[in-house]
Amino acid sequence: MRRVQLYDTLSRETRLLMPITPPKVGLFVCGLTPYADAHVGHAKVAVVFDVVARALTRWGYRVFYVQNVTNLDDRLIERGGATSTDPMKLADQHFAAWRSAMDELNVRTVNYYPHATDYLPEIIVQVQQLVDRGFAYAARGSVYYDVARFPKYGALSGQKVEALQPGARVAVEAAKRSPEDFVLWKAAQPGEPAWESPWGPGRPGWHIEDTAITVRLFGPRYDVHGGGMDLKFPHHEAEIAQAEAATGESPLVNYWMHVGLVTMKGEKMSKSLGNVYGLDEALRTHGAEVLRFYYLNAHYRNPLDFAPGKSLEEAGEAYERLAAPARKLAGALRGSSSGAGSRELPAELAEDAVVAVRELDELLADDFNTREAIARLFVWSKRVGEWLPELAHLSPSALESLAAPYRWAGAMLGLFGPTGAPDARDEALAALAAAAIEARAAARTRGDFAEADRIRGALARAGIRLEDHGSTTSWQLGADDDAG
RNA sequence: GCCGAGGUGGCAGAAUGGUUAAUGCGACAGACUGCAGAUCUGUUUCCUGGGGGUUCGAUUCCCUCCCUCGGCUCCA
Repeated sequence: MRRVQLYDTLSRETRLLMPITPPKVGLFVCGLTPYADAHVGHAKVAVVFDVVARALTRWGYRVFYVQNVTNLDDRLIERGGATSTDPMKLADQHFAAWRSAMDELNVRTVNYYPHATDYLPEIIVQVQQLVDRGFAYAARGSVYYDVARFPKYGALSGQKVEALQPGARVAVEAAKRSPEDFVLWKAAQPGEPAWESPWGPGRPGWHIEDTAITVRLFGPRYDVHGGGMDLKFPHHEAEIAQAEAATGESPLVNYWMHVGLVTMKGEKMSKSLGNVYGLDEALRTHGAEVLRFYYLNAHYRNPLDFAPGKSLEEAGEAYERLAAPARKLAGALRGSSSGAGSRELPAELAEDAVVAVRELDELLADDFNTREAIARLFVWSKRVGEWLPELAHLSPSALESLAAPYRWAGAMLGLFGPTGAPDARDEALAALAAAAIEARAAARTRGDFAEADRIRGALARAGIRLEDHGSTTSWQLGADDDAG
């Protein structure tokens, strides 16, 4: 297992990752409340932790990655009421859309998406534990957490309870003893989905599902908890208070990872502000890889300002500088089995490929510095660029060396498309392309440029784009697709 | 008010107590090319919010001020 440094919000320092039971790593990330279409802010968190899970797995850890789904809350009830839809059905619909967006984004590391309403027994047990231990009180059919009983409340976010401004944004509920108390169990209003409980019919409060789920799946303590910066307070604070009080064990989480928010013109992207850019639209107009690249081209902890019509366009230009050589190498490797060149790289360059991959690993293991890793990939691409004209003459092992950093990025960052082995169709295509390139070269040699351009045009219409490099010609698929 | 995160070139966005502050985008010039594209080379001089302090040396550490954003019980 590689040594990994992680920044932990609670201790405010970067520390070596020491799993509770190596090589296992329990990773819990706060997921969506799927009451509306997801936007590009939500997907950043998903991509960041996808990279975390990919990297840890590749470094020898056994990651159990859980992302919860809050499929019942006030907003869902409100939305459902407005559209005469069952709130949980509404959640299911949006969650299905989220899953398909995740597939498209190449986010496949989440092992389990528990839904809040599937954990009602665990939730009720945990609320009861908190009542029994004196950390919670029932009032008017609801149950509230008594924050005064938990002195550590505020440690994660640095808040002092007495300095909070009650009701700064959300009205204080009358049944609370103190404004900072938060609801564990909400008494049902007429017509709302409700479950029987020792306190009467009701439903879970916002924070309780996470700790009910993690105690069940991971036990009283686990390794890494992630989420957006905006969840630090009160949500994660409440999780600590709930779990540590209910189980009597501490700390709930060893490493808190908080992702910088996506903003627009400096302001947080959120549905309530109305300044959202839809995930669907981003995927449709720029594709999943460009979006992934955009997120990873900055440090995950920093805010990322999104400018519609600009950010993804620029990211697309930059990404192409990496993707193009990666694609050409992949194409050359596909073709190489049917007729390989024999030229080798200078020993120094081949060695540098090994060094580059090692350094990429080191950068990523330093609190997931994807931006710095991408900078190294650009540097590598510059060196690869010098060899592009020679691609057709290079040996398979030389091609593998040049491709190694891109393969690394494929595995770790989820970029550059599939990296599977070539199949029979790839080889047939490569042979056809080679024949066409040969015919065109002959036409060019005898000065018949009309014929040369006819061949190039015909291939382009079939989605095969040719590029001349001095005396050689390379080809690639779908590079100038007109979808965008 | 309190807590937290930020402020780096035309733009995006890293890093570090120490030679020219990464990388990319954009712009400009050149090389290569039948054309196109791609690629390469060079340029883009004065870029670390203001002011103090510590230090031989600060963008980095400390103090202070300013600005922006997030949170203060809906939030990725």
